[in-house]
Amino acid sequence: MPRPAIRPELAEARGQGLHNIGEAAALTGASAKMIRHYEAIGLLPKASRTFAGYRIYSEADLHRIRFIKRARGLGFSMKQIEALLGLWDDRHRASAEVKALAREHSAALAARIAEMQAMQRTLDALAERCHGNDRPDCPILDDLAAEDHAIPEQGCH
Amino acid sequence: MPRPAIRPELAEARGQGLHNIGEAAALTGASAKMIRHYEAIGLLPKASRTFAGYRIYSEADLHRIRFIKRARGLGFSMKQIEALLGLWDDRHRASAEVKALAREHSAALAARIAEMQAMQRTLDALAERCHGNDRPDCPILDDLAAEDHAIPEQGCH
DNA sequence: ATTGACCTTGCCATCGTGGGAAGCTGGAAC
DNA sequence: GTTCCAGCTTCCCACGATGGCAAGGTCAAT
Repeated sequence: MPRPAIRPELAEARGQGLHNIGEAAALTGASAKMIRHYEAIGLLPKASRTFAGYRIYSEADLHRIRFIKRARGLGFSMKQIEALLGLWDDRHRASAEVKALAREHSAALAARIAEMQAMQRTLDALAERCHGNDRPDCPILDDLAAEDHAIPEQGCH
Repeated sequence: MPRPAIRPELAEARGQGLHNIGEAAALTGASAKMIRHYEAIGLLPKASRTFAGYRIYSEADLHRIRFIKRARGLGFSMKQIEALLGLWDDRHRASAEVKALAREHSAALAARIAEMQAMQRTLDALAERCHGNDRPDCPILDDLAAEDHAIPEQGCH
């Protein structure tokens, strides 16, 4: 009695151009751990399994994983990627929705960048004023410890 | 027989210019939760307690909390702040050590900023090319889904 | 048959912060 | 005095994205 074809052996699957999770990881650049995680949180559909329980991935699955990986590379959060994938899956999407997501994320990046630049400026201004020798006097610590905290003059020429 | 002065009542402590955790939070801008956390991980010494177990803070304690808060504001990690506090406490520190910490952190900020700027540039370049209308065609999704992933031309005139 | 590489699930850790529960204390109003 | 609420205590859980480890099953090559 032939085994139902729904859960093939691994070798069989491989012969059909399908991949186990290790191959999928190697082919997409995502870790196996992350691929399982994406499935767990619903970014990927539940993977098919071999008879023995190994996950098997089609080219379409790899495609989706790469999509996620690239979106992560652009700094999108999982939640945002979920939305992007939803739009990707939706043939009738309006590109305006995608663009709005992208703009929103870009603005968030800009805000965070500005914060970090402000930190860096302050830090560099303080470091500039610190002798950096073996004596204990240090404007950096002085500033962190200042009672009246006015942000230090940055020589605003 | 007078109660040992080590664990006074709250009212008594307040009369001496000491503060309970709520006041300390209000006076430093840190949350009560965080103040307890800083103590738990050793950035703050174990706070004195009233007879009933309430934490009480001196001006020196508030000073230390503000130091931590400002260092956080500059993006230092807890570990780095631990080091900064160690140097602050050390009368014989060399300012070079502080400066090195600051420079190191500044460099880390710069690296992260550069990453995020690259993301933002890519994102903006893609958004630029997206019509953002109610039609489904969208260069942003096309890029995320591209099989051959060359980063899109950014009109490098 | 054994071995070693790979797969499975599940739990814990990161880092800094917030939320909440359950129980006690302080001070003010009645 | 009693009651009430705000504030304090401790302890546990959550976030987001990722890694690590452990115990056990599977595959393929020797």
